[in-house]
Amino acid sequence: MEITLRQIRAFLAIVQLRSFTRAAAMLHLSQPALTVQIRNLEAALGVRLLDRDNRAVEVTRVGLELVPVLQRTIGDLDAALVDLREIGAGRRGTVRVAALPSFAASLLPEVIVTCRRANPALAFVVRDAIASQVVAMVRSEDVDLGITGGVVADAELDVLHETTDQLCLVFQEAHPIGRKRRIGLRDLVDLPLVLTNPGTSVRDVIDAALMTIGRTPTVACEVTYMMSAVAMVRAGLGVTVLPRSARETRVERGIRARAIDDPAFARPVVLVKKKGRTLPPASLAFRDACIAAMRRALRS
Amino acid sequence: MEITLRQIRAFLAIVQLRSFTRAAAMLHLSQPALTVQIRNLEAALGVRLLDRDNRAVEVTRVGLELVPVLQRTIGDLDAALVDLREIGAGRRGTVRVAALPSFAASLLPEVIVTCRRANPALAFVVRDAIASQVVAMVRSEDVDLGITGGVVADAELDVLHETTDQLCLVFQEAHPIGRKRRIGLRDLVDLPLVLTNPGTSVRDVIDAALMTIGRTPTVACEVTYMMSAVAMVRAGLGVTVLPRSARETRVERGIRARAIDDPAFARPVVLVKKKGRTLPPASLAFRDACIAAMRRALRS
DNA sequence: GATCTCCATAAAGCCGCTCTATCGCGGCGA
DNA sequence: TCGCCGCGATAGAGCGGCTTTATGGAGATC
Repeated sequence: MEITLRQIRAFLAIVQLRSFTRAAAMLHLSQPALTVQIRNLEAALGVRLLDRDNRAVEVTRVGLELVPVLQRTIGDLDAALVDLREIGAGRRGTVRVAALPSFAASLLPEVIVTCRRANPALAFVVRDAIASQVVAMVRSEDVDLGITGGVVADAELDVLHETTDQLCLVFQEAHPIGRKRRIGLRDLVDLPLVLTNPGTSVRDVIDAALMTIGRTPTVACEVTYMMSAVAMVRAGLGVTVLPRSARETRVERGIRARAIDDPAFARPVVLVKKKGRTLPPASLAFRDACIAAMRRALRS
Repeated sequence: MEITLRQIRAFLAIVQLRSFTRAAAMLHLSQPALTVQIRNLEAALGVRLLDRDNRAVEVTRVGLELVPVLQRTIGDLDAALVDLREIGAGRRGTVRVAALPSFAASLLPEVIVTCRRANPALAFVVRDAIASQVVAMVRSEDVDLGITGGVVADAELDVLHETTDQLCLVFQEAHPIGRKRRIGLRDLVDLPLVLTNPGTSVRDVIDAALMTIGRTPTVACEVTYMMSAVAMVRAGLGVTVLPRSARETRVERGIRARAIDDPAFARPVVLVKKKGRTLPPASLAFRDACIAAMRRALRS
């Protein structure tokens, strides 16, 4: 016969209450059930644990040695399982997400605040990186979720949500282009551009868009961070193109941002996870909040 | 649904082997049984623990957190239960015994040596004390077994074995009484006696025996320890009466011991335990060895 | 494209647990 | 001293769940 948790719990209850009858009541069992449980436990262990007669229950010396061990063990186990249920309910746990810097600085903060308001015990790990690294981190399971741009055609990834991020031309307030009614692809030709490095998702979109009309961008300056690009623009070095979601298009003084009215200037944005992996419960709520925020921020 | 040890063991086996099929083989179960076990465990916890598809099993991030906790807990539990089985088999544990000093110095050493030869991991606690204290320690369960003299008529004690210890007259080699063919009760009258204190079992026997012929002992000296009594005898202070089992009657030079040929000079010896209490397994073997030794040493 | 592997599912059978009913025994009150 | 009460043990019936066999389906391999 194998030992079961039920038997152990029964034993501990009887030791605590010094009575089969009372322990049975506490465990919502009949008294004969407990008798059988203890009999089976003793048989399985080959040791008498309780000396019982018609009026009293006493713990054997051997049983007494076992009690603290069992109490500690069962206590640890129960504590771990309670913790786990918390995690399972999404009330605790860590959300790991990789995102392009533009999203890490715009979309994510509000989503995280929303989630933490609902479940203050949640922890978040945000890895901001360029598109290829975001995909790599999702694939290697360093993170559970990834928010990245471009078209993801990876058999190892699931696309949970897909939307587009309109690109904006960012220029000095005084720049003549601000007077045009609409800004199109051809307006960018020959305009000195401050661009992010090749390989970033925005740069890829721009290069591809200009390629469709047989042109290449006129690069005034290449920078790594959008923040730097904006500073260049403000200094009068040229204009730049940034995603509408980017925080930099909103908070900077002396510059303006206008959507580029061309379907090619919409950057795909996807929320991805690794195919075949279950999201931790905490990440489920985060995912939903992300999708909601993406709808709100990028479609409006 | 309640969590069971079987489910936990199944989970750990699958995690270890990364395969339901192989884990099933290891646990001597069919593979569907494991599938159901894991399904029930996950349902009970409300968390997905294993990501499994048609070719691979991966532990969920949540499951991975649980693994070390479960391993430690189950390991502790199993270790405790293995220990307990050792104790149950009488291979480990502590034997607690109270005994009159005469037995603690004569009978017990050989019994303990015998037991330890069979099970070297056994530990022994010997409390040597006078009869009333031996009984008290058994009643209060300070010890599991007691070896004492006199008649025990205590409803709270079980007599496991009963025998008698012949009393001997101990005298100087040159003492005239050594020339008698047999030594009887009346030979003790008027003989200066070195006696142990009133209340000890041997003294009680002597007093009671002389009382039957209306006499009281002629006390040359009262001592506490038998060893002292023997020393007094050797110094020529008188003769003394010691149980035949006592070590002192054998090892001392210059003195002799002769049985007293009178039924009153047989001290009852009993092996007792507390009624209603189960002896620890280790004590069972000890009890049997004691009984065997008592037969050998006292009846022969 | 056939086969093999591996996990999931379905249905049946069996084992064990629990429950109700009852007994036995010791304590306690009248 | 007798009878009641309390408590644990036992017996037998019923039910639930676990396990097993058989089978399905999807992906990998050759």
